[in-house]
Amino acid sequence: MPAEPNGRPSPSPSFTVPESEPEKRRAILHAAVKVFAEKGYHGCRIADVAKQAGVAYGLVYHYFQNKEELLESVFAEQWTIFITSLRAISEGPGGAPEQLAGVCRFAIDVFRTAPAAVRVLLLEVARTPNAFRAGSTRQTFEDAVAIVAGIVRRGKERGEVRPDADPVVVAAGLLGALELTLTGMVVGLLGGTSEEDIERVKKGVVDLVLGGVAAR
Amino acid sequence: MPAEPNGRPSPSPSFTVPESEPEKRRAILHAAVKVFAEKGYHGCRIADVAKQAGVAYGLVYHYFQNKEELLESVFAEQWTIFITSLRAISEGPGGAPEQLAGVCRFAIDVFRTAPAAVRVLLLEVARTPNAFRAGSTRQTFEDAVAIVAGIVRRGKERGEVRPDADPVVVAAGLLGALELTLTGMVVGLLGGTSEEDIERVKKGVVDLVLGGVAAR
Amino acid sequence: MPAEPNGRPSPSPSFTVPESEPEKRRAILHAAVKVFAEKGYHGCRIADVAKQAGVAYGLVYHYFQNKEELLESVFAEQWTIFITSLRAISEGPGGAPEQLAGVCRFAIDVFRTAPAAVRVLLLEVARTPNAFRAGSTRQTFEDAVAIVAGIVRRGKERGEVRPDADPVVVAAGLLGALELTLTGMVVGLLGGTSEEDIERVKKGVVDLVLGGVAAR
Amino acid sequence: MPAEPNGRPSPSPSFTVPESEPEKRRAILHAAVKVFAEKGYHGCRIADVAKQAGVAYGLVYHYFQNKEELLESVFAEQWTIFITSLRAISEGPGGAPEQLAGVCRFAIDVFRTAPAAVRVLLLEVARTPNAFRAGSTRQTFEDAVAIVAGIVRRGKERGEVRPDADPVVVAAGLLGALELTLTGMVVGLLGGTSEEDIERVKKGVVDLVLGGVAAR
DNA sequence: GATGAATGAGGCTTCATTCAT
DNA sequence: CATGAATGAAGCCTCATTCAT
Repeated sequence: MPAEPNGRPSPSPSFTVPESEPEKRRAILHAAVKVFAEKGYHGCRIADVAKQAGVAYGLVYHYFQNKEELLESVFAEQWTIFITSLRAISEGPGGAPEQLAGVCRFAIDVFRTAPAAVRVLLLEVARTPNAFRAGSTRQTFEDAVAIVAGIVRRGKERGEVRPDADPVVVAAGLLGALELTLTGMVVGLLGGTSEEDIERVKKGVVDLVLGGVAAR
Repeated sequence: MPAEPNGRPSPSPSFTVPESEPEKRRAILHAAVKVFAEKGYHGCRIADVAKQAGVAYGLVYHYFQNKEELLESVFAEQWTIFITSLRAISEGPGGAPEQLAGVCRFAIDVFRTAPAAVRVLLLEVARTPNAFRAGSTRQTFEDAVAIVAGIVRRGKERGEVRPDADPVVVAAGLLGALELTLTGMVVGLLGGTSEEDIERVKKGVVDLVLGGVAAR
Repeated sequence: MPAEPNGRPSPSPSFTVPESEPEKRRAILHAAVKVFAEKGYHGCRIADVAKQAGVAYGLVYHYFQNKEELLESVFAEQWTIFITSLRAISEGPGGAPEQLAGVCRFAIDVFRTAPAAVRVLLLEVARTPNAFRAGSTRQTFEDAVAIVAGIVRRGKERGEVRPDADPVVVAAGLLGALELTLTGMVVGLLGGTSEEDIERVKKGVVDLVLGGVAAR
Repeated sequence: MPAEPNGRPSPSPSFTVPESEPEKRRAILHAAVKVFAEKGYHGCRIADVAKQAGVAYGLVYHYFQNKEELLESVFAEQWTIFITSLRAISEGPGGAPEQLAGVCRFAIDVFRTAPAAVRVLLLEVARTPNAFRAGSTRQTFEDAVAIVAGIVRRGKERGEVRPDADPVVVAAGLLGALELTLTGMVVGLLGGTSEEDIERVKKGVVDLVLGGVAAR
């Protein structure tokens, strides 16, 4: 978990965030997620973030070196949460089928809870051309693939997964299927975002990944 | 192949030159594919495209209204080729399993042939935030999903596909799996781009989509 | 003389500047001299220069990489003129005393003709902290010293100059004396800028350098 | 005149600590000298000064109205020392030749001792464009010229100096020669800063000012 | 058709200064 | 006295777009 060691002194009021970090820094980060999700990296202006966060323009630069670092932070944080949960699933109970289904369910549930955050991850991460695939972004993307691949590998060892499946390819495929499916929902291609629709999509993806499309 | 790709009102007065498209216009389009692929839409400047095409600055604006239209044209062209082929597959011989496998093979083969073009589609299409998903881009994306969904639907009718599969979800999932897999290759996550690697990935995706991961 | 090889095509109308250079580029350079002289490097904004030159903001960046390059160009040009004249004097007729006197007269005359340009050289060149003393600025400054030092050296060889005089020190001293004297005039410390005042100062500097202050 | 350098209204209530000046105020002043010397007035940020002084950001503003006042204070202090010494020389023993030589020696010795401080004076004082030549800076500069001019004037009365020498012009010339010579040393144009080099330069300047370059 | 000079709004970033603690 | 978070005006630079030739 983050717990950045910048020794920022807890300003006291809230204790919602343990390793307390300046309230306004958090506000900026939150605002960035939202604005970013709405307008994308290039469409989002620092001014928008500041306004959304209710802070002065310059304060953004007090906490972040520049626009890129701000957005890297957003990514890092979002992915960190996602990765942490993936890891929890992979280390939790159940066989590969259950865990993979869990991954799908989790991803889609997150989307239901915080669509903006998901949108950020989906629309920008790992697709941004070379320049941005720099630091943490790339790393965390690989982490996600690695974790899922791990689930598959162990499934093979236990005979739960087809022996000829390539773990990494399956992992990438699974995440890709999830992603485009979610994108489809974001975009409105797969129906709305009603409970029912979401449930239907969730089932569809899980079935696809586990059982494939072929009739038995 | 695209009999008459995008309905440009042939600006030339006579019919003497049938498929007449100014040589330089084509050069610009080609250049745009390359530059977009390398730097992304926002990262590339009109000047870059012009230079790459070996053409004067202003000429780009002679042939295209503005940057966005240029982008749209690039997409339209690329997608047109892709969509046309998808359609050919879907209208061709074979049942759903064969056709879906064909889609996967085709997509990956295209990538082997013209990685730059694929990269453009992958990195920009359908991920560009709302504002840009304007015209044809969105449309062609939906077309692709629709065609694949059609394959699935007909497969269900013939009993080749599990009756509870949701065609659209499956289609989105398939394309997503393809996409992230390709991205993984672009990025170097799934090994290099040797014949062997590509073959392995191709098989992996086809198996995943058709049979799922679960051991029978 | 400059004659930059950017192959700029002579725009035709005037033929005042042989190795013709875009009229507006020149306008910008002129404007920069003026604004620069008035406000100094840091006080001068690109917007001021553009306005003064009667061109659009962006055009400045069409001709110059950035602010620093613009001002380097101003320096280079001014110094080039100055250096060229110094060299002419040093290669011209007369002994060291006459030539040194010539240098003083020339410098002060230039000031009378183009005080703004002189002000630029005086107030900024060679005094600007490390960062700026970069490229040409530093070089041309050294050139000036070298040329004057050359005059002194040859004077020694011909016995016109005290045999124990250190050419470089004398050169630096001479230019320094000139400079602060001119600064004094710029600033108003040495009286106004009437013909008479200038004549008086000119004589004073020449006498100081040639004969020193000591009564014979 | 500067009996009490810069009229700071001693903020401390009692007289118990005579020349009481807060330790940190002094630290800031010292730091400012160094930072100004390194980066120049415009190139240095208040933050730099604070950091160099090992003091909190805002404290600078506790002791000085603003950046300009800080600069003025630095100058005032440095010049005060310089002016005081000049005055001591001018009021001390010896004729004009000895005193002028003394001025040169003193200036160069100071440089040897505290090059940073000298650099500040050289690179900023009296060259800052009109806007800044405001308060004390300008004044002290004029003071220096006046004192040296005084030495020359009295020399003329005693017949030690050529009767046609203009005191103010000579003074400006002398200081200018000194200045550019020192700059040359700072910049590395006149050799290094070894004892020997300094000695050579010192002699060169004294000879130039007293005897001129012409062979007798 | 073709060229590239010219335009100018928009956005990022810096940094002096203020203020609450 | 000290601290450093907060503010926001100011300026540099980019780059899509226009236009005269």
